[in-house]
Amino acid sequence: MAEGGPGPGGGESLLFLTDEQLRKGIEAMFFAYRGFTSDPDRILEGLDYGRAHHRALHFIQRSPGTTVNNLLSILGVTKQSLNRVLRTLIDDGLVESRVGRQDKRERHLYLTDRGAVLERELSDAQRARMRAAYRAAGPVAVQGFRTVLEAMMDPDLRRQFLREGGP
Amino acid sequence: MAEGGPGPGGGESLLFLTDEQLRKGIEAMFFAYRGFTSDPDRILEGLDYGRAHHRALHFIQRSPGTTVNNLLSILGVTKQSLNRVLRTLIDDGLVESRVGRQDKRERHLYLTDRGAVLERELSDAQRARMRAAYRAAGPVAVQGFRTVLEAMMDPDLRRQFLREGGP
DNA sequence: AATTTACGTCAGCCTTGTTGACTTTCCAAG
DNA sequence: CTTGGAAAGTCAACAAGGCTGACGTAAATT
Repeated sequence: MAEGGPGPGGGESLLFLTDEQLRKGIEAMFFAYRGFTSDPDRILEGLDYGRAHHRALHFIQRSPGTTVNNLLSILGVTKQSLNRVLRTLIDDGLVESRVGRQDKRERHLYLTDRGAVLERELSDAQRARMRAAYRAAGPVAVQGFRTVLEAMMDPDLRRQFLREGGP
Repeated sequence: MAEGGPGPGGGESLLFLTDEQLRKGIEAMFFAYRGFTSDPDRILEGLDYGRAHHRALHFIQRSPGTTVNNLLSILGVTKQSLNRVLRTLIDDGLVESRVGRQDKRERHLYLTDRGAVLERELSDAQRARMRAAYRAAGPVAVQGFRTVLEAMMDPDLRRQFLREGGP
């Protein structure tokens, strides 16, 4: 199966699955994730915020007006955990929480101007690294990168991930 | 999108670098890392150990006899943080710490039989997901995956990563 | 002999995750 | 209209796993 299209001859393609190859993949994932988070972390370090705040800002920016419950399932944390982060962002005037118009139980979340500024700064740093890596690796590698990452997600998340921004 | 082909004409290859493409890559990284850690986390959850213990076991398994300082620089944490983890593993008889023969200040770390058993269980779970993703994506994608991950690491780590288990 | 290195440890702090319990608000079904 | 339950918020307590700072010891290096 998955006899990967342009792949090499025949059985050789299975050599990718030695424990040693897999171990290197695992370690690459570990080290790369560190690089991936390091730039935003450095920026946050001065302020009173952490990685959790960055994540909240990111996903509110991505879909303005999202509800708390939405955010909860995307981030995969408890509402108490998210709430603590969200409260500081709201108190500090980076996020605005509007009561729902149809369903007034819901709170819709938006970035304020100041929130958008911080989010930009953080994501600019993260994108810069991503862009450099993409450029260095080339389009074909990027396609493979995305394909493997998607195959590594939990199925429910993958479905959601592929649905939005789809074809 | 997904300009796919091995070598698209000229300027098209830059279309990969839109903010939207980069954002999707960033989110893919976030979601995939969650999947990547979820299986070992689930196993650890019952025991008294966490992700930090898994990391220590992994790197001791990878290079038996490694010193504490070595481990420190690979994991990128403080010695106090590592020590807390290492102490429990040693006390519980999963890791053995031997005084260095040449340099008696150093401690060389080894997995005990029991330690090796747990490490196996954890890495089997993680490898299983990795293997499934690799199989689903195919050899070409795997190559690209590795290339982009390596380009995303901090330069020092990348050098070290590429040196060992090299060509 | 003095200094540096490697390691261990105590103490205290922070972030970010967890459970559990309780309240308020509000929609919707009976 | 009443009530059941979902969505949200809040309080409290706790744990993992980071961090800094300070101190001690043994061994190697200068």
